[in-house]
Amino acid sequence: MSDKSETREQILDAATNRIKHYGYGKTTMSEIAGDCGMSAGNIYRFFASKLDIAEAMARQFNSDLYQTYSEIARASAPPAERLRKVFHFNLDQTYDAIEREAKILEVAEVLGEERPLFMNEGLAQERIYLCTILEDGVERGDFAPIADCNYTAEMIQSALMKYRFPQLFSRLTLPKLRRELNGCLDIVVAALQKGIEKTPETEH
Amino acid sequence: MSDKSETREQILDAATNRIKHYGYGKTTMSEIAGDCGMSAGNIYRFFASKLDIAEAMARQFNSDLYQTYSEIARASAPPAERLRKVFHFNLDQTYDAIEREAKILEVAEVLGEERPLFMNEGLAQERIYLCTILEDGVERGDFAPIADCNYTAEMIQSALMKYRFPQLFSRLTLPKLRRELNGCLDIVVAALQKGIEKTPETEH
DNA sequence: TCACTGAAGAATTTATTGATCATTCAGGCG
DNA sequence: CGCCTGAATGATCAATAAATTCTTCAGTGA
Repeated sequence: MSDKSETREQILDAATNRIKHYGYGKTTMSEIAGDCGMSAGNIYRFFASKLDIAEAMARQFNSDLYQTYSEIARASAPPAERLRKVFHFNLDQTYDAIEREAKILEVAEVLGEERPLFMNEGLAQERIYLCTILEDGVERGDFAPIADCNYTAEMIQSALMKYRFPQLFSRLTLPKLRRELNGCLDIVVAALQKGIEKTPETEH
Repeated sequence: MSDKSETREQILDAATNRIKHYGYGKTTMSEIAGDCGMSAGNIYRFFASKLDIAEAMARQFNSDLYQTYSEIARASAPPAERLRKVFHFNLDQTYDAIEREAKILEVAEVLGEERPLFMNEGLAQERIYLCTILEDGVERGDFAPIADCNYTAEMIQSALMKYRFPQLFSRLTLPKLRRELNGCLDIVVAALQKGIEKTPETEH
């Protein structure tokens, strides 16, 4: 049992090393298997497909992010500041990772294409932390009352989508991205302080 | 002179018809020329390249949008409502155009790739109308004072970028896109009413 | 001279073929 | 019986050649 999950991790490690260096497309299952001293076929007892290895890689990357999100969400700093921190941390972390290992972008592209639901999963997870911050902000009186925190968090995520996989949506430099993200966050924070009135669907 | 611009228009029309139906890649210069009863070489007296024809197509599409923007900007409805209208109109119009003629998406892709500055041009133009609305909103007292309207307009555009070429950035249906855009606009409007405090660049 | 053609060249696309790869599974080994 | 291998298979990819296509420009006819 522990043996099985140990092997799984070994495969994941070997795959991560190769994929970071050579990219997803240029890494073959038998290379990964070779690194682990096993046959390619055997990998399939631990991962259903090559895509699932990529997904596991991303999951690992995300879980590091979530750990920090959780710390930020629980901190005592003003909620507005924590909100900013979450998104700036995401931007910096993602941008750096892709800058350092350009091949990671390929993993993001492949997953976005082939596993569109996986992205949603991550967004839902992030919203949990955002809700904590929002609720705390309302409680402290920093933010106006919020009818549906999860909905509001979703809209904030929508507005800041562009800064999630920066190199995927634009070709801006990190300073320019930071400037824009900052400006968008100014808008979000102002709105939260004032209170957001939901408008019914507008006419056609 | 009028002769020259007439021929130019004829070429543009022929190209538009073919490209809408067959796509940019599958439309050849000599087909366009054939439709106009001229040789392929002659097109180059009117357009510097095939890409410039695509750009002219997009410019025509945009100028229709701008006309409506201008009308909306000058209308007497509440500024918040006009702001919403601009972005909803853009979303509906772009989504419909691509839905009707799927090949238009290819033109957007090619131009985004090969003529990245062209997109900026359109955004700058749109900002002029946005500024009009913002300034009017401030004057009427609907919006709090704005230090730099053009900057604020740019940040609003950034936050709503996802809804500009909907099918390019996501695969959401029009109702879902509208719902999100509406939610993001709620945030933007609330922020404008309250007043947006610019935050200096945050630490690393 | 001026507007245009059509051939020519460079670049890109398409077609085709061979090789590689992801994935499955019958069978061997402990 | 359960873990693993390695051959088999269909799908995808790479490489090459052939064909198109964009673009230029010398030359033609008015």
